[in-house]
Amino acid sequence: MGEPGTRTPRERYRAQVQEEIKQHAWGQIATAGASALSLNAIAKQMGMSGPALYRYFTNRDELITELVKDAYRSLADTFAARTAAGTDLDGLAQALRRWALDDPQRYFLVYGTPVPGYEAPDDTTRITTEILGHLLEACAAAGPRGPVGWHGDGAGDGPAWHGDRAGEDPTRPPSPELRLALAFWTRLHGVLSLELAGHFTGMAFDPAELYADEVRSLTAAGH
Amino acid sequence: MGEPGTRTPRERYRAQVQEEIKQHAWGQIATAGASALSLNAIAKQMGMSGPALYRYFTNRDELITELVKDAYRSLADTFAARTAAGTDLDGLAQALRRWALDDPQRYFLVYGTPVPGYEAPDDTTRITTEILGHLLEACAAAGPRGPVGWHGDGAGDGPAWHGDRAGEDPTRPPSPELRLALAFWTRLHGVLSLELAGHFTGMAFDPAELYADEVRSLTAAGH
DNA sequence: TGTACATCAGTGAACGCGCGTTCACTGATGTAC
DNA sequence: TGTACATCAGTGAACGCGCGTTCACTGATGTAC
Repeated sequence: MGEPGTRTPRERYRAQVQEEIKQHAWGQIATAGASALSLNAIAKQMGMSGPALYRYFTNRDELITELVKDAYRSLADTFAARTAAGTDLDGLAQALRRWALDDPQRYFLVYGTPVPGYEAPDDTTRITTEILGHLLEACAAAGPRGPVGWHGDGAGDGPAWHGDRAGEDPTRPPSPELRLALAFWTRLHGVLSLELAGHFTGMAFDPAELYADEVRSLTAAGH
Repeated sequence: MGEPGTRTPRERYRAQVQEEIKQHAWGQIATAGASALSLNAIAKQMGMSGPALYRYFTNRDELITELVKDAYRSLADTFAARTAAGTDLDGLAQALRRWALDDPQRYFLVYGTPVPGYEAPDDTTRITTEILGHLLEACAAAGPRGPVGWHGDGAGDGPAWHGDRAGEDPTRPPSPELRLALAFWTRLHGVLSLELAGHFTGMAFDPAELYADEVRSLTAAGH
């Protein structure tokens, strides 16, 4: 970001320490969850005094917001690389799974239990929109067919989508692309979040197979 | 629990206060999340001193465990009542949705981001098994057909389920009932958790319709 | 190249706070005879 | 029915702790002339 030519040593050092703080923050989140994240503890791990961190983040909330943004950014980049390479929905699904398994706490930080008071800044919302954009692109490329078992699989039969949400405009039923994207999102998140939360432990089956089946359910023709 | 005839006034009072503590605990969870739950704060709300609560729960962890158990118990009872009444999968799905919307924080307490260190006691595991049992029963009644789009929809074609998990025995591919139950669980959880976490806000569609479509995807014939 | 000044990373002391939990205690409620 | 004792709910003081955050400061690094 910014032209790297004008980057002074101080700026580079600054960015480096900032990165190290985040790294320790992730470590803490992995150990005890996001709610247990403590600036003082991070400072101690880095061999610094607590107040030193305030040179890099104005407060605890800003650090967490930054972590959330980084997490979304990383997923957005993953999706962007895949769609740029012309990958289909299946490839996107595999990328998502790898991204989730790679760092479960990162996954939960963005898709897990929300903090009751927290409102995502515009910054973050823009990235989530980008992620959805990549997904929609892949969905459009997957063909006009919606996910199996959905009403109105071909034409507009069955009960209509009201979409009376947010009251802004009496919205049309969502496009086939959006419907497919939503199925992709919810079905895969359903498997991933339960798997990562450990709800499948003790049940003798391979979650990867379940995931693969759910991916197949999206693109398989309805016969 | 226990014969109510032998219940002394003291015991009744005790149970009553215990219930009131839990009620305030839920209120706190709803306001600031489970990690912010504080015994001292609860005591203050009830007009008692902090240490008084230790007459009713040995420590903070026990209180939370009790809340988790109550949450599971409540879902188990809901399912039990439905299946006893001979409801089909669709009815179970509606009950689940109502249960979730009725108290989102309760939903997240059991199906949300897990606390890294926490291990559920046997007590709790037994209830989750019961819940799965009710679901499996309804799945068996729904007929031998698995969810749409799954491989091996009829016979055992396609890639096999390895189930090499837990290494205890080279498990067979899961039964059609289990496969249907898993689809029920993951697909509906996928919609519910994203909806309750607010990930659909701003997208002009009705989550209830999405949910209904996902329910339909489970029982609709694959043609 | 050398000097004077500005910038800024990091320190250490201090703040007020609320937390979980213990302990010795008071006082009311229940039980036994 | 009345008295002696046991049970137990709740109090208040105290413990040590770690938290986020502020403030005035030192000392090193960079900049201007």
